[in-house]
Amino acid sequence: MKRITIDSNLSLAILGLLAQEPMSGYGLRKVFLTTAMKAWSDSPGAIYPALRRLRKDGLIEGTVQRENTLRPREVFALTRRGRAGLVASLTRPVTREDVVRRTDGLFLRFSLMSGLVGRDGMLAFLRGMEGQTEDYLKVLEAEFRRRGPGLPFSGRAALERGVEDFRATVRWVKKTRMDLAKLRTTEGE
Amino acid sequence: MKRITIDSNLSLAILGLLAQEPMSGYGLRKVFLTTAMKAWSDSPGAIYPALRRLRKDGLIEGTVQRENTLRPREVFALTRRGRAGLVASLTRPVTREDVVRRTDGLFLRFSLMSGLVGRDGMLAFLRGMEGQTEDYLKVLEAEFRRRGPGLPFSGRAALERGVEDFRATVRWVKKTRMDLAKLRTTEGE
DNA sequence: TGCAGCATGTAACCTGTTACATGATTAG
DNA sequence: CTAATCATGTAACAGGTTACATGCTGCA
Repeated sequence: MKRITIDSNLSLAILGLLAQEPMSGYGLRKVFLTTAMKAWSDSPGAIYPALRRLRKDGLIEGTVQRENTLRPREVFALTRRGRAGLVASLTRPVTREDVVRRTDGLFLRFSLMSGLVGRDGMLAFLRGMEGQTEDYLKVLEAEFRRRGPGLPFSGRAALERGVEDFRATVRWVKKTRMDLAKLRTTEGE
Repeated sequence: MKRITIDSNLSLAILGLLAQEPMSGYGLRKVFLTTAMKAWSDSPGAIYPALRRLRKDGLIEGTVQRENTLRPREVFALTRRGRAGLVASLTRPVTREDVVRRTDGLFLRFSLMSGLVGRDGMLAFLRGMEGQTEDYLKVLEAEFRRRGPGLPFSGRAALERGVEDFRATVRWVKKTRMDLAKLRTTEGE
């Protein structure tokens, strides 16, 4: 059986939500629409195809509610394989690319960890995230020192915000690691 | 002539860079690869098709350097239409959707403004951004107060970071507006 | 002469967007 | 009964990723 990794943030978010509670496609849409996960697509043209893909890969299975009607209602839940794939995707080592181009993917991954990944796994993830972010921050800061003074106003201001954003991420990671270390081992798992 | 608006961040970034200085496709790749614009794609499979689209729409034109060879080198520059379209795309009103789903697009837009958009245009943009961000921040904060306490550790921590991020954006906008107001009118235009 | 880096591109594929379509259920 | 909302979907399209292919140029 080949290794499973979930490619897109949307699929990851769907799997993560279904891990917490089985839901229909419409239920997922409502979550994306009404909660803080608004950053992800609530469009049926994204969700239903994604669900079909996940089912095809054996990561989820649906039980049809209202059989024999023309408009069945289908509730999806993770399979064992789906849970394993989700956990594997969440705990994958944090790369430079993750930090530079998929920052929100990183926060999404962490947000889904409780209940699926133990405290050690979360700490390892945060350590990786901290290291990669600090490395990249150094690069950005060096660039800001070198090229910043020559940049026009708006470019410099935007770059400054970018640098500050990575600094804030580092602060968040450090704080979250501390909070997590203080937690009783079982809590949040 | 129909109104031009640039759809994707990559196209916007390309137009913005070409507005500063004509460049070849490879030149653009190098910028994406070696500067703070690493968040955008440096892959030829994205850049060259985008350049062809922009040329097809009459927004840029290329002058071939090494004619008669099998491997010509082409330097692209904005057309008048391209500059107009770029300015229109940069100064488009800031929407809620921009804030929630296209935050980096907003910073990209602002970063490209100097030299193309006057101080009043920049201030209008920042005012719009501030209003929309504050509105959404209120929504997020309310959600955090309501649902935060019940969330598992990692979900709560990630949501907290999200809220803090929008707060930081508001602070940045306020500061940048002040800095901009202090600037001599001509500077940074 | 050969290799590294400059420079341009294509093809297959995947995912998401927009817009449309349609049936089922429930509150007034 | 009817309108709103629940609920599921499709089709056309746009855009990006990955992997591959190829020629040119300067230098050791």
